[in-house]
Amino acid sequence: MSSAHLSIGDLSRATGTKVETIRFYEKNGLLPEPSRTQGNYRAYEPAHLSRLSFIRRARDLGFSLDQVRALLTLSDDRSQSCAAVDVIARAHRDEVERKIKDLQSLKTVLDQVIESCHCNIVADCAIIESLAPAPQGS
Amino acid sequence: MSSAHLSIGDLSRATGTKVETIRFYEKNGLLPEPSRTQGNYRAYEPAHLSRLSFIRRARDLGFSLDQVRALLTLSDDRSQSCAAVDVIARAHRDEVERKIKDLQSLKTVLDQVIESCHCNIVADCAIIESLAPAPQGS
DNA sequence: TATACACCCTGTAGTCGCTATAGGGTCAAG
DNA sequence: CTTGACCCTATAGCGACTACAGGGTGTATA
Repeated sequence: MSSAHLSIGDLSRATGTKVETIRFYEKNGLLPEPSRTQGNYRAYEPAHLSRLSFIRRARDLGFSLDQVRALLTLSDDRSQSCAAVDVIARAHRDEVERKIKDLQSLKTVLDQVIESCHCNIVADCAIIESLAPAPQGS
Repeated sequence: MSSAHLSIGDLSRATGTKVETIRFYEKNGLLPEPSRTQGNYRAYEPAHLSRLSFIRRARDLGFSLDQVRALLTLSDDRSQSCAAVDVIARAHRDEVERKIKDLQSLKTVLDQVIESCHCNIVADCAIIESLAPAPQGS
């Protein structure tokens, strides 16, 4: 009987997670429902804190909630092969890599567009012009 | 002359925008309401097509709908100073730049995490371990 | 004892930018 | 006269929260 229970506010402060977000994780099956006090307050065990920290760390690394759920399930079954973990991590890294490339080519275009503007009024603005389609008015 | 009306499907095909998205833009004030046919079909002018193209191009460049709205308003008042356009474009570019940097440092961490895994079972998995930080007292 | 205040509860709706349905109406061709 | 493509409105869903509204609980102080 460990009696050092934590309130939702304690978890919030300990992990930098908003209280509403913690309840959201519970409702969405990432964090198991804790026991309750007489006044119906959530009373967490240290294990909950560990799990929430895990979730936050994975979220910080950009894993989706679905991916976090999968990682949690895998980490719960510690005898399982590590390969599935690797697959999730690599898929996520590839996704991040793709996003970086996309944003880099986007930035190149934005740089060009911004660079091209030497005008004073919107009528001559190269930025606006680059957004407007060539007037193929027939 | 300009009485060749376009259906919503025409606009959709011409710009690669889903029909629902076009209606969404109308409901959200980006695309003005067109006139209607006797059968209550939307009947667009070429000006609508230009405006939708503008929206799509700006969206492709990652501008938010709020930013697109602002750009459209500016481009409508062609005597205005170009400075406001520049501000929006630069703000967006800065945002993109920031996202690239964030993702790059994220990828560095992911690379390290993935690299560190040489194990077979989850119990020893460095990826999982790196997500579950040592429980900090406080 | 009262009461002020921080904290907690549930439930619902809002954010962004669409996308996907449900349940119909319109219109031209065969 | 029916098929089928197209169109209409209205509503709900996505992800990952965030922000209320409208209450209850717990404790320190006047």
